[in-house]
Amino acid sequence: MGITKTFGFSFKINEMSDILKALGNPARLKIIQFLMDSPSSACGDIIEVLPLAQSTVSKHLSELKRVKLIKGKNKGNNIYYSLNIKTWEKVKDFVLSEINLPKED
Amino acid sequence: MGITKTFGFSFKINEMSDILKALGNPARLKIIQFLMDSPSSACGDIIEVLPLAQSTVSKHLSELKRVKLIKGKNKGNNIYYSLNIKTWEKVKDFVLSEINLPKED
DNA sequence: TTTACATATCGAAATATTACCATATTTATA
DNA sequence: TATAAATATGGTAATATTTCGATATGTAAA
Repeated sequence: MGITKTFGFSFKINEMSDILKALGNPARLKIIQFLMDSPSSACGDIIEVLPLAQSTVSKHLSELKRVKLIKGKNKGNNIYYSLNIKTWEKVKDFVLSEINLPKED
Repeated sequence: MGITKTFGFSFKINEMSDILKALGNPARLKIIQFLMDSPSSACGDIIEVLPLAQSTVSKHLSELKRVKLIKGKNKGNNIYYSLNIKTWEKVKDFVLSEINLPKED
């Protein structure tokens, strides 16, 4: 079908998997990594470091914005993107909260 | 196209995004969460907690196995799945390593 | 207000993903 | 070996994703 079932899962699971899905793409993950190193980068600078067409990058930025992993701010002729700390913290908390790691066998 | 470009991205980015993509699905994320709480669970028990057909769950388990987030061990008539700590640590390290968080503006 | 530049959106093609049912395979036990 | 139970695989339909080129939109400066 191609459609992901969300019924029957908790809000938290659905929300977090949506964010992780956004991170689960080389281009989008590289954008995130780039913004970690170069906070508040112009859209054009992001496009430059990716091996993709401008329109493709734009869509990836939209997707990251949709899940609130990044936010854009207009400044002159450009849009400067930066991470949305809150959402990144949410990811970090989720990954860290799962501490009941089973013993290796 | 539907095809994700991997050429032009580092191995680490491609590897990590592959893992995160696997996590980016409610069913698969719930499986991971379930295995955190109930380490080493029989496949049947996992199927029980998901609102999906057995064959669908089986495919999700395969995907998680493919990216080495889980591993299965035959025991009698069942297969017991557990987390692959190494891979989970890799995810944790990745998320935590990105510490150069930009200031909120 | 035109021009130039930066970014977003549209439209379309190729491929990927998710889901299900039906069936196959595997493994242990009778 | 036959049976039953557990899990995996094949086939297929519906939908989603990724990508690109072309074009639209927005924004600042001339």
